[in-house]
Amino acid sequence: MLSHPSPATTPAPRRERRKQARPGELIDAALELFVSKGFAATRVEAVAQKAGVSKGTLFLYFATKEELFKAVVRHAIVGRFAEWNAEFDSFPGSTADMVRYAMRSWWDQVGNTRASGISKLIMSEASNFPEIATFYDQEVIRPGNALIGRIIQRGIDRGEFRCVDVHYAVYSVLSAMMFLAMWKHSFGPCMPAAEKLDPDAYLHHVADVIIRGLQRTEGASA
Amino acid sequence: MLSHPSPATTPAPRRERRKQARPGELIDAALELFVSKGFAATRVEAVAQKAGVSKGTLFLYFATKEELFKAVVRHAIVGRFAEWNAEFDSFPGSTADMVRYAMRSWWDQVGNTRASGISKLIMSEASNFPEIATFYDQEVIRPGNALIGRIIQRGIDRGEFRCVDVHYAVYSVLSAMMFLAMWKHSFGPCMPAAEKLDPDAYLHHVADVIIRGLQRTEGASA
Amino acid sequence: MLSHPSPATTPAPRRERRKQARPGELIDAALELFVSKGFAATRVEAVAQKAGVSKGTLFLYFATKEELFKAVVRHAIVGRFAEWNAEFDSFPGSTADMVRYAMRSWWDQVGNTRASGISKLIMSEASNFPEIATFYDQEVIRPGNALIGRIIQRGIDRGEFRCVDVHYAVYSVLSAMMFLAMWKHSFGPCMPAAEKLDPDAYLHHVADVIIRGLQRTEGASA
Amino acid sequence: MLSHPSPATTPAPRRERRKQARPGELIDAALELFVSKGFAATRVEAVAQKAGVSKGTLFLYFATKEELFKAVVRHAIVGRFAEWNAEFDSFPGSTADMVRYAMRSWWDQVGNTRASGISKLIMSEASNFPEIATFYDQEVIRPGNALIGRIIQRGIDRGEFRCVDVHYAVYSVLSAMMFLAMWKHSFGPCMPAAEKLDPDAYLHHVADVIIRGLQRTEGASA
DNA sequence: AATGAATGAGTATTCATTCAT
DNA sequence: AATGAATGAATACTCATTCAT
Repeated sequence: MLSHPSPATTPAPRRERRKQARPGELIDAALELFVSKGFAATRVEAVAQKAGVSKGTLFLYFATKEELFKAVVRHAIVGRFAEWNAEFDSFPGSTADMVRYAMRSWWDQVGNTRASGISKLIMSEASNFPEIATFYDQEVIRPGNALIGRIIQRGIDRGEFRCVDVHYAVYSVLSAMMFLAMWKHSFGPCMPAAEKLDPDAYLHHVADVIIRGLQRTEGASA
Repeated sequence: MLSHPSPATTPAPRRERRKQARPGELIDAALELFVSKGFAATRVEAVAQKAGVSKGTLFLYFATKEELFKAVVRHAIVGRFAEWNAEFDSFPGSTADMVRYAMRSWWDQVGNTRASGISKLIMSEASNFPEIATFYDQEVIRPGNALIGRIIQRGIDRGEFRCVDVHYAVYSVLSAMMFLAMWKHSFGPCMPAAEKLDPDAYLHHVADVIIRGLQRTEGASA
Repeated sequence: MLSHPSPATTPAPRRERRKQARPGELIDAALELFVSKGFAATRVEAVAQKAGVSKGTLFLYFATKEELFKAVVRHAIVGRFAEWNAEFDSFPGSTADMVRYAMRSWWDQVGNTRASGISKLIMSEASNFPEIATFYDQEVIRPGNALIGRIIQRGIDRGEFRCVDVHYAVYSVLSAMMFLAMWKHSFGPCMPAAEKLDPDAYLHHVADVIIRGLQRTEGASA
Repeated sequence: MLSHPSPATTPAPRRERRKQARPGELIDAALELFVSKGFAATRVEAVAQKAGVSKGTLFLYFATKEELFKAVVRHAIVGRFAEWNAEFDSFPGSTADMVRYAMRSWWDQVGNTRASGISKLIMSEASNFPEIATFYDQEVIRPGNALIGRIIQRGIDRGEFRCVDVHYAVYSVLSAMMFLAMWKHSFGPCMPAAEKLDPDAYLHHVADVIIRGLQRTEGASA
C-alpha cells in the first residue's frame, strides 16, 4: 500500500515457477500434512510449499484453510462402495473367503493408500468439524457398515456363520481395519523398526480370529 | 483410572475460596480440552478458565503448554497393570471368562472414564509428539499388550485356546478396545441418538466373536 | 468537466468486442471507486472489472495503482477556467447575477458531474499524496480562487459590492461549493430520501445570503 | 505453536513498558492517524506504537480495527450541544453577535481541536461505514443544524434577520465551518506557509458576509 | 501464591504486480 | 494488445508466555 510519494521502490523481480498447479496437488499435499500434524498445526504455507506453489496460489483455489480441509475430505471419499457391492453380488467363494477378500481389498485400495489418513484425520478433528464428521459418517462409515453387514448376513443365510447380531458383528471387522489405519498414521511412524506392526500379518491373523469367531461350530461355549 | 483427588466426573464443584488450585484441576481441564479439540486448537486460557484459575496461574505449575500436555499424558498413565496382573495370577475361571472380564474391566476403569480420551489424544498427536508416543508405547501399549498376551497364552497353555500366534492374537482384543475409545471421543458426540453405538452391547458381541475365534473347535475351516 | 469520449454518465454501454479498451474507461471506473471508497480501500481488480477489462490490462496502461490515481486526478482537471474567464470578461449583467451564474455553472458543469468527486477524493487523500494536493491546489484551487476573486473585485470596482477583503471573501463562495461537493459524495448517498439536501435549493439560498452579504447597503451593522 | 520436541527454544526475554495504557491513549493515537491517512491506510501497529503500547495491547481493548474506528468516532462526539443550547437560551446580545460567537465557540472548542479531524474522517469514510455516517448525522449534524437553526430563527423573530428559509440558511453557516475543518486536515498541512489560510481571519470575514447576508436591509436586490 | 495486563512472534488472508501465453 | 494464473510482501489478528503487582 504505497501511499506516499514512494522513493522509487524496487518492485522485486520474482518468478521461477510456472505450472498448472492443479488443485489436486494442493489437496495431496494438504492431506499428508493434515494427517500427520492435524488441522490446526498445519500451516497453509507448508501445504503450498509442499505442492510447489506459493501461498497466494493456494488461496486462488481454496478460499480458506477450512475450505481446503473440506476439499481434502471430500476428495478422498471416492466411494468405492458401488464397485465393492457389485463384487460382492457375484462373489463365488465361501463367505469366510469373502471376509478375507474384503479386508485385503480395503487394505490394498484404501488402508495402504494415503487415503487411509483420512480416517485418522476425521477421528482427530471430528469435534472441531462436526459437520464433516456427519458427512463422513453418511458417505463412508454407513456404506462401509452396510457392505460388511451384507457379507455377514450372507454367511448366516448360507449357514456358514452363526446367527450373530449383524449390527454388532460388523464392528468386529470394522474395528480391526480402523485400528490398523489409525495405527499406521499415529504410532506407526514413530516405532522402532523392530516393533513395527506388520499389516499383512496383522490382517491375516486378526481376520482368522474374526472368521472363526463368526463361523458355525459344534463345540465351544462361554 | 480417574487419577486425581476429585472424586466425581462432574465439572468440578468449585468451593468458595479455592485456595491452592491444584495442578490436578488444571490437568483434568486440559485433558478434556486436548481430547476434544486437539493440542494446537486448545487455548491455555480455556484450560485455565475451565479449571477456575487465571492464565498466569497455569504457568505457575506448567512451564509451557507442551509441559502441560506431557503432564496430562503422564498423569493418565497410572499403570493399573500391576493390579491387573495380580488379578490375573489368581483368576479362578476359564480363560474365556478372563478375556471377557479383562475387557469389561478396561471399560469400567479406563474406557468409560475421561482417561480414555488419552488414547485418542495420543493417536491424534503422535506425529507431533513422537517422544510422548514412544513413552506411551512403553508405559501403556506394551504392558497392555503383555497382559493380554499372558491371558491368551494361559488359554493356549490350558488347552482352551488354539495355538494362535500370541503376538498378533493380542491385537484382536486390543483393536476392539482402542476402536471403542476412539469412537467415543470422535464420532460418538456427533452422532444422532438413534445411531449411537452402545458400548456394552458392542463389547459383549465383539468379545464373543473374539473368544470363539480363539477357542479350540472340532469343526470350522477356512 | 466530463472529460472522456463517453458522452453520458450512464455506466458505460459496453459494445460486444470491446477492442481497445481505452484507458479512459479505466479512469472513469477508478474515479468512481476512488471517490466512494478511497484510494487504499479500492482494489485495482474492482477497477478493471468495472471497466470490463482484466487486471493485467489495467497495468498495461498504468504502471502502478498510484499512477492510476494520478491519472484520475489529472484527467479530471481539464481546467475549464480559460473558458470561464472568457465568459467573465464579457459578462453583461450585474455582478450579483454573475456570482449566481458562476455558482450554477460550476454546479452544472462540475459539481453535478462525476468529476466533483475529485474534490472529495483530494481532500480525503491529501495527506497521503501531498504532491497531488499541491498539484491540485495550483491547477484548480488557485485558478478557481482567482476567478471568483476577479468577480468579486468587479463587484467592488463597479460599486455593487462593499469593499471587502477579496482574498477572504472568495472563501464565502468557495466554501459553499466545496461543501456541496463533499456532501454529495459523503453523506448524500446514505441519507434517507426525506433528509436529502436539495442542491438547487441549497445553491439558491446560500448564494442569496452570500450576495446580500457582499452587496453595498445603507443599513446593517455588527 | 511448538508442536515438536522443540530444541530448546529461547523464550525471548521481553518487557520494557509497564503502564495503564488507557484505551484513551489508543483512541487519541488512532484519531490522529485515521484522520491523516484514512481508515484503510492506517496500520493498527502504527496506532499501537503511537500510543506507546504493543499491537497485542490494542486488541486487548478493541476487538477489531473497525471497533477501534467506531470508538474513535463515538469518543469524539461528546455532545457539546446541551451546553451550547443553554448558552443560547440566555444569550444577551444581538443575534449577529450570537452567530459570531457560535462560530468562534465551535472553532475554539471543536474546529481548532483534534476532534475536528472527525469531520474529515467521517466525510472521507462515509461510504465505507454507512452506519457510522448515519450515527454521526443523528448525533452531530442534526443537533448542530438544529442549534444554528434556532439562532437564525431568533434573529428572524427579533426582527434582526430577514425572513429567510431557515432550513437552508443554516447551511450558510454550516458550510463555512465544515469547509474550514476539512481544509485544516487536508490542504492545510501541505500548503506553503505563505499560502496558509488563517482560520481567524477566515472566520471573521466569512461570518461577516453571512451575517450581513442574513440581516435586514433597506436596499439590495437581485 | 495468584492475577491479569502486556507482549510479540506467528499465521491466515489480501492484493498490487508480474509474466508466459 | 490482452489475459489471468502466479507471486509474495504486507497486514489484521491470535495466543503462548512474561512480569509487576
